Amino acid sequence: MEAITIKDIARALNLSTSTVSRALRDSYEINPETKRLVIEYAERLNYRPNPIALSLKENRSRVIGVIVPQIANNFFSNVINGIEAIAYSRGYYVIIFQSHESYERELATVQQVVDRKADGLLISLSSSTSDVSHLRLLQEKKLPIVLFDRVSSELAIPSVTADNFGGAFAATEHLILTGRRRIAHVTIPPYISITQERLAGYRAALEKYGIAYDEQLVRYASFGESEIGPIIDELLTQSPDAFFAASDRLAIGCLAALKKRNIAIPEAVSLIGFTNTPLADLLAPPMSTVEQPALEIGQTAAGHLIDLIEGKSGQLNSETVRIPTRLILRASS
Amino acid sequence: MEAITIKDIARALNLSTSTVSRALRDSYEINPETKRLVIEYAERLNYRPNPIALSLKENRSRVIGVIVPQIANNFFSNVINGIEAIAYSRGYYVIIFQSHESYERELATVQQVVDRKADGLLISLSSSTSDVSHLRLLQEKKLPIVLFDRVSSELAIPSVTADNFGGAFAATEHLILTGRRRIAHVTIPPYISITQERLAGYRAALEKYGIAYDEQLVRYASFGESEIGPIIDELLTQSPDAFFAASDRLAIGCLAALKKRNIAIPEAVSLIGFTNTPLADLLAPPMSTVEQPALEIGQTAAGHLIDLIEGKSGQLNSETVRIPTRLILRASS
DNA sequence: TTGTAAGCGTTATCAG
DNA sequence: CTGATAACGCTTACAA
Repeated sequence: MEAITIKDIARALNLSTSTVSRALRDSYEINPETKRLVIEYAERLNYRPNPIALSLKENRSRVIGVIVPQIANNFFSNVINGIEAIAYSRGYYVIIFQSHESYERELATVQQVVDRKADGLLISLSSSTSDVSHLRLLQEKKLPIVLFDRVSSELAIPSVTADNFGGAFAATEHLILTGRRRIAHVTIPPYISITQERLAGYRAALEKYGIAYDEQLVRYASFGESEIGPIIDELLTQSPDAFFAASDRLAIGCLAALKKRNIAIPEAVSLIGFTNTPLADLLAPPMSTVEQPALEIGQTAAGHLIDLIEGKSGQLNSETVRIPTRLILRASS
Repeated sequence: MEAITIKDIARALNLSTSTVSRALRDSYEINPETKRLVIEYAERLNYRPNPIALSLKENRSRVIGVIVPQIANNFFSNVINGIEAIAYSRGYYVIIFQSHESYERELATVQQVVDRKADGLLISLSSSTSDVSHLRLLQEKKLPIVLFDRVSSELAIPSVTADNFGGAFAATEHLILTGRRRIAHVTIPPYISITQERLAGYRAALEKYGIAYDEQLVRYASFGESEIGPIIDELLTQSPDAFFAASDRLAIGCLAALKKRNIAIPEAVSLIGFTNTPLADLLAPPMSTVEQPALEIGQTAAGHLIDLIEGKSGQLNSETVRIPTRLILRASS
């Protein structure tokens, strides 16, 4: 793995390193002949500048740190996909970290991002993060940050999320318009922004149609839980006539639980649609979905972050960008 | 983001940088009192060594490059999960790249890994990669490499895969034992190792039970294709009594296509089980699965790579480790 | 026990 | 047009 350096070229061509450096960067003050010589030689030996040396010199790493609660999650892996697309096209590398929904690990992980001298940070908060002072600290240190998906209103940091309110509103309205009145809502932990936004959308739709909000119809499931059967059981005592699940995982768990209990399934709507459309079609008879624009969230967030890093940020300061969701209706059978 | 350096500490304490450096690394030749002073001061100011400077000095980056065909894929994101777990616990960072199933992008991406001075490479080949000389070249340059999942027999490089042969054999045998004789096999592109291994397992099971191998019952679907309906139609002309799909995506597409055509679904077996067990249960009536140990593949591959990097590699040289798969039967309804 | 100096690969400043 | 030299942060002979 012995790489060739500017020094090697200089020695071979009997030039100084500075001349070689200039020639390679196509400086105007270099003799065209010398330039040609250097460039040819460099190409022949497949010279590649050492990015680590550059980082040290320029005090920047061209690396973006990304922290997600979990990688092995359809939504987040698609977001990462979007982030990478933009990052690589603009000359940045991406280092991915997971907080595993733990506040402590989020802290440690943020520290790693700082230690590694990332030029910027993209983060989606863990579900157990309520104190956000670690991010405020970074902000004060002028590290460019963009929040995505799980954001925080306590932070004046630019954010990118799906239009959770709108998606939840559309989903709930759809259920109401098809005649349901007792719509159960199975959702994710309460202390994260998206849960609140979805709940608000759900409530707003109920209100619009004069349906009273019933606390008994709402249940929160932690991310850890694998079995949501008990939660469905609780909800069933409230005789709901439809389910609105806040995630794929919950929608699937919900359908599975109902099926296991041989209960005729009302219509279920899942927020956060499947990227995997054939799968959603397969489960369709009782289920419509709200598609979440994971890719676009990633692209937008990465774009903003790089703008911030490069000082090209218009005045997008702590604004929250909301990417529209799409309701995909599937006929009931 | 002005970080504190050894220089700052030296200046503040009226010491030389080397003394500070030694004190921080707890060198024996430093006065305990000085040591205490330095360490205390460093902690108070939250000093963190600059990893970039270290990399430059030590000519290593403590970074592992990982190249997968796609991130947004249940299998690969779980593998990455396993890789990260091991890498972080052993002090390495992970940079993830995607080849997007393209040979050209794989080349470019491998180059990036080299340029970034990764200490090692974990790679799963793109489906369009047949020429593997780019990896042979790296190998000659002594870059530690471990292949996983999509490996190559042309390369004497340590590899980690699932027991694809065994999984396919078990799946096929299960179908045979429940009375099927014309088992269709929908699979992924032919030029990758896993396809061949699975096909071999399928054929071996047929042979064991004296069932003739029928080429007409095997179809290859590219990763790009979203609609596998036509392929299922072709297979249906062969009146199969079971399906053995080589991936989740194909299994789901297969079930969906059959359902759309209102065809009574025989039993289907999907290789590469769902990480998402409730989903598999939901789709169960006609489907059993072969679970692929994604996490373990990642952990094992990362472990081997780091052993190689640190020179602790026993004599695992170009061996292929096969992680067992697990057949999960689900009752037909 | 501590300090000086060189070096990792690169670029920028300042002289020639 | 080209060459020394210093600097980025850190470690490590080698001196003192």
